[in-house]
Amino acid sequence: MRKVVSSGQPTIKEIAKRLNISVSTVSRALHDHHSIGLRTKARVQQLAAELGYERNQTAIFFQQGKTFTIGILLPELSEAFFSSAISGIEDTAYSNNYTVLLGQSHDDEAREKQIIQSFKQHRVDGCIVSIGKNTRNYDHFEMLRQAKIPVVFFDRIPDLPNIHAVSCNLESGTVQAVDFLLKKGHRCIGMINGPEQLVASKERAAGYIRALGKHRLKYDPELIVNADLTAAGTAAAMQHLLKLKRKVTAVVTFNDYVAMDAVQYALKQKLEINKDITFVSYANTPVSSYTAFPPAASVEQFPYEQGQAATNMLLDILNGTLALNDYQQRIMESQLVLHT
Amino acid sequence: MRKVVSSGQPTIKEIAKRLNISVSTVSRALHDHHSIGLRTKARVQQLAAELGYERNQTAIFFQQGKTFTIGILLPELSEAFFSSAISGIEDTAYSNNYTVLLGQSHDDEAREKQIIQSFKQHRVDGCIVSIGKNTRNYDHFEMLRQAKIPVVFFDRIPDLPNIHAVSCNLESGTVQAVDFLLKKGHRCIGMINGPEQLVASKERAAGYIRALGKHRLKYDPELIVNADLTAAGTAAAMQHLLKLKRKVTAVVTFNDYVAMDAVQYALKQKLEINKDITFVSYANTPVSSYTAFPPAASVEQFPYEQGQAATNMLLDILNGTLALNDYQQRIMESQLVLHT
DNA sequence: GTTAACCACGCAAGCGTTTGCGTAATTGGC
DNA sequence: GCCAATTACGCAAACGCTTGCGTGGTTAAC
Repeated sequence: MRKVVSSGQPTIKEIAKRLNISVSTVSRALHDHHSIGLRTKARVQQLAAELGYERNQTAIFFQQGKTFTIGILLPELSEAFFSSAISGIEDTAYSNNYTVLLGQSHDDEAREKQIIQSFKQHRVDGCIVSIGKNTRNYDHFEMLRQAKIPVVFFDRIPDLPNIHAVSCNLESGTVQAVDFLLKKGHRCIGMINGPEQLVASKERAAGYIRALGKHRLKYDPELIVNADLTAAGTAAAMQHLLKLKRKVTAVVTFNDYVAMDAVQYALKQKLEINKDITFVSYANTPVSSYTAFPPAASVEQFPYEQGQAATNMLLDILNGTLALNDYQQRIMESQLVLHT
Repeated sequence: MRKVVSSGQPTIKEIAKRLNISVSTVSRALHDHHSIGLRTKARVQQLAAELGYERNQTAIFFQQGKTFTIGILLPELSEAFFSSAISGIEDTAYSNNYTVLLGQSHDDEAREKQIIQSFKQHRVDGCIVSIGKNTRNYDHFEMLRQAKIPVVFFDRIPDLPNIHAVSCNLESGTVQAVDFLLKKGHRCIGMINGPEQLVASKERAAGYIRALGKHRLKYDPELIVNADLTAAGTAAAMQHLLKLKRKVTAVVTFNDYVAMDAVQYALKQKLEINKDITFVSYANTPVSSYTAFPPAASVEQFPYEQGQAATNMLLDILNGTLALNDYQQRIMESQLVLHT
């Protein structure tokens, strides 16, 4: 047999040999099993300490068919919103003795599929995922379902039946945002929304429409424009809004980055921020308060807490507290925060 | 024997039984081994596809004593600098078929030690770590060294001999920064530095002193103050600098967050930014350009590229291209970027 | 004194995969 | 037609650990 490179790490076999007892006794002694004599336990535990013994987790993972690992797949790790979420996920996973495998899709569907594949091969116990902007096909998640690997979707959740999900109630947050603008006297409010297929976009639009309804105002579809979240797309959207006959005096933007791009565009058009035009956004950067022209208000989405909630839901499934097919959608409340 | 919950995943044993051949043949067929007949190969591969066979990585990890996993330990996942770095690390790990285990220390030494322990138990092939602000004891890294688990330190590197490390040449960047201020006519330049024991702090101080030396100016130790990077600490540091007899007209701050805190303090003292006082900082947030009072210039540290470089160095060690005891310090050039 | 209970430990299987070696059967060279 | 090389596969061990079951030996109960 090929002599595998021994990492030098002592094994229970080693301990057993040195103490002239069987490996099973060593194993049980280390687990404080009741059927092992106190003397033996002590001897084993002392020798283990001396040798610096450490259980080989890979062996246990393999033997138990469980890895105490969760895969987390996000579109972009460097975005503030997601990195806060990761922080929340890692914190609660850590305190439950789980570790975190990481992958970023860069909004690329093929890469998303590959990472899910890799997670599956790594036999993760479960996944937390926020899908990419361009993902249209959900076969990879169907695979996970068949493999009985639980998935909790989070923030960017796909439009699928029977899923576990944690997200923010953007509809109500949007209602608050539009309410705020209406109360400040704005009557022609534009919205730069995200890609149409995202639930997040649908919710924003729904909130917008509901807020108008509450105030018995009629809704003009021209005022909501779906953009692609790039600077160019935002500029195009702004151009569209500013060309309309009714003068747009306020804009709700999909997120802070879009807001900042929109502000740039408005400034180029010689518009005065907060006078000619007011912006309200959805918070996803911690430094927006330091920004030159911050949005007048923004809808806080609590990414850290969302990450915690998603992880807790996943852990509940893994513990058996929550049944795998008891699909839950945890919807957290968003909150409008004024900056002026 | 206890019947382990079969995940329903097909194994090579399954395939072997169905085809009436041995598992070794199946294994070799799936690896395209030359000693397997074409017909057999085809039959195996087809059945594997039909059954949706997927190798059990945990078994392979265990058997090979290698996990194709690297642990990455950072102080704070939600900080822009680190999340960019993660992005770089994940990208290059991914394209080399490695996956990433994540941990954040929150600058807590005990937690840092626990995470390293967990990484070790998970039998990661190597680690990339940026140490916490408060870490004084390096026993956990000594453990890794003894276990022959390679570690590449990155950005916040400990003051230890014989380590692999990737960092930015903050000294030269600082020279550029101070040069820039001197050329703009500033003669009394303060520096809000980080905790003394950090190499990053020492480099900044050294650069500051070297720049003054280049211009034949004498160095006043009062002008460099070590702070703890909190808002309160920064305020105290600013207070100290502004109380000095010689009027400080420019300040080099440890990072953008410190800069923003310092700006806040200066504003409270009714100072006019970029007139009464000018700030230069070290870039670690992508949105500093949107900030109301951005630093006049900042030293870019290229976190994404640093992450890539650290990962590449680690992979070189794992591949055997670079010897484990051939300690390398890769120092990347920082670059002063003007914002005005 | 017999039975039952319990204590302390060993045996061995099994998790899924890889791989060195052994061994038939086939082929080719002369 | 004989030996060697090649082809095509099987055997079994090994990775480290857990755990159901078996087995002596001691103690307690009636």
